[in-house]
Amino acid sequence: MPELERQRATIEDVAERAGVSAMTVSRVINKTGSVATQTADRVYSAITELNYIPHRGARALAVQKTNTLGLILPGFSDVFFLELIGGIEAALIEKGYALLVYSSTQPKKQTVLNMPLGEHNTDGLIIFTDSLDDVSLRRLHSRRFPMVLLHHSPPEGLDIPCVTFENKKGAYRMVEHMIQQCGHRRIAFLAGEPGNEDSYWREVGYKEALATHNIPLDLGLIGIGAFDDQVAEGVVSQWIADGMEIEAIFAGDDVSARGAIRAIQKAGLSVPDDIAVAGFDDGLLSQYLDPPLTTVHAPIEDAGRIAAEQLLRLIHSGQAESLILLPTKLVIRRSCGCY
Amino acid sequence: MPELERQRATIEDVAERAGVSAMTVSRVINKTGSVATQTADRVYSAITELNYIPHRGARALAVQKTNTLGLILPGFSDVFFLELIGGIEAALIEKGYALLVYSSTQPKKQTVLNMPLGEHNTDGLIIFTDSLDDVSLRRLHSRRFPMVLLHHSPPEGLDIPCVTFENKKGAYRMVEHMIQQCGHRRIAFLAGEPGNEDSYWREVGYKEALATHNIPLDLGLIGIGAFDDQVAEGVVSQWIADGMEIEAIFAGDDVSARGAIRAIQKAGLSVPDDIAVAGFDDGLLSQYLDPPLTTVHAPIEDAGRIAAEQLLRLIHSGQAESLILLPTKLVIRRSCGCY
DNA sequence: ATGAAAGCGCTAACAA
DNA sequence: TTGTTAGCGCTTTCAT
Repeated sequence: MPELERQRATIEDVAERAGVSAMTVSRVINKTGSVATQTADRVYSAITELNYIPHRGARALAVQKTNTLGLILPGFSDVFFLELIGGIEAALIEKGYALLVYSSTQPKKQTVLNMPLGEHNTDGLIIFTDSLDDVSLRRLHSRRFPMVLLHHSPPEGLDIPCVTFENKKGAYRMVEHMIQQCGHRRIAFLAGEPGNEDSYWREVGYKEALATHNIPLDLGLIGIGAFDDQVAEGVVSQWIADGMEIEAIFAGDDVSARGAIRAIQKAGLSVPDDIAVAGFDDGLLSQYLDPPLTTVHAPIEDAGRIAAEQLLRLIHSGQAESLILLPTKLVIRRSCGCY
Repeated sequence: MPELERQRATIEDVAERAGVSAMTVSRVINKTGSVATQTADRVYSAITELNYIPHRGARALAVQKTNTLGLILPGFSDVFFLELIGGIEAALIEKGYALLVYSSTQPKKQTVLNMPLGEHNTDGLIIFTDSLDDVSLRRLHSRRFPMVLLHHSPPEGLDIPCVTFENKKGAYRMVEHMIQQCGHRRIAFLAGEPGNEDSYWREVGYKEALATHNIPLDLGLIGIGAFDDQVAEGVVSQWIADGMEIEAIFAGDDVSARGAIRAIQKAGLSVPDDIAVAGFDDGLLSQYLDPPLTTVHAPIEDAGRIAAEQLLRLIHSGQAESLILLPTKLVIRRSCGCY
């Protein structure tokens, strides 16, 4: 490894070159305190000549403020995140904050010890589902580090604000729609992975809707699609191969709905004529599917925006709503069979 | 604004509590140098009791190394980036690096002065297209800060490594396909915004293919779709309204191809029977379009992976290829009319 | 309008 | 095995 001669200019170098003190340079850069125009000009020249770039980390260390927020994601896999990030940025930019995104594909839960996002480059964090483990959450919280949770309630006893969807209600209404409008009764459910809170509440909504309409719960009709199209396709293919009697499938999310559709079509059956399908989220792709997907619209962009706003409030006033539930609404397209 | 009593434990606090020096704590945390097991235990206890989290910024300042790389994007708008990021992460994770992503939707070109990604939290940067202005690029380069450019050649005289697609060749072959296999001659081109390098070379490929096959170039057939579906839809709608004679449209990217398809269909015409369409990129959505889109497959995930590998090489050995061109290939689906 | 000294939280190099 | 000193690059007092 070659000896990297570090020769990057520091504030001292600039100061020397301009014949002033570091303090003056700092004042010029940050436009704080008054500096003679002449002096300022000399400083500016020195800066360009030396290609000086202020070291934001050192600044942050001194000021304890970064004007940037962080977002932690469990992988960038989904289109979902695009909208989420869009919402967050919309809220931040107007307040003069920047957003740094970190995703950890590797170990599902990231620990605070090897996370490149923290106090040094961030004034607060938005944390999606379970992308950070509870111990880390506790540590951060005990240091009063501002955080907002997205789609995940805080560990026991910690009052970390949380923003999520009205999952139960959305699922309930969708299943009710499938029963009342589309006339289905044998409706299967494709859950996410165990522990996924969104999935949990959607399943509760599903069960309650069945109960309300006097349809006995058949546990054989609940499979784990893991919010993944491959997995969902496998499960549904198996159901079909087993000759299970199914009129419709309510997928816990759009991605698994896509897998379900593919499985049905590969089996030579039709959606929705043979088996109807509905999803949850209303992601970007859903309207392009064939047939277009009936789904529960989740305002993911709003979720991002609101989480960001809450985090900002928390940073500035120390206060935020401890739980915000965002309303969902049904989007009826062709896959559910009543169109 | 409330007085935020900062009471977060520092390495000194931990040291005091454990009855050792800060240095010992540092050794325990980083597993560098030897520490008696007993002492280490006391340190660990102190750490948990105080909810101590090392300040990575301070560490970076001291060590001049972060083990994380940065990616700068011009907005998270496109599905495109999902694959790109996937490729980058794949390459980084196995080397023990993390990725931090920053996107600036606001001012199209970001300046180094207000960029939350830099020497303090990053060992090197991958910069997509023109998301960072030339002046910043020069400054960074003069400080020997490791960078790799994606889809953008460096400013005059700077030898910053660059990774991009074989745009010209891909476009050439697609247009040739449309001429030879699909039998089209009046082929329009939907360019990106002026200055977009990908678009530039794709246009060159388009023109060369026409020339090779003795089709006179009609500048009226070249419109600016801006790699945006709305814009592209507008342009194509106008063409149709004007009664322009068009057999096929080669869109500079998939997004504008989608816009073109919509415009054609809204005009009551058929793709590909009345007007054929082809795109470039082969993004995730392309296969779901109706009709499925014929397009030039660009290995975006590879681009990410290779850019990351180059950056790592640059960081460790100071060397990297100055230009890498990634091969593309045609994906023939139904929108071009020869299926 | 400008500068000096001290400190933000951490670690490298050198003792002991 | 452990501690001391100095310094990473910047900004905050407090002087002048």
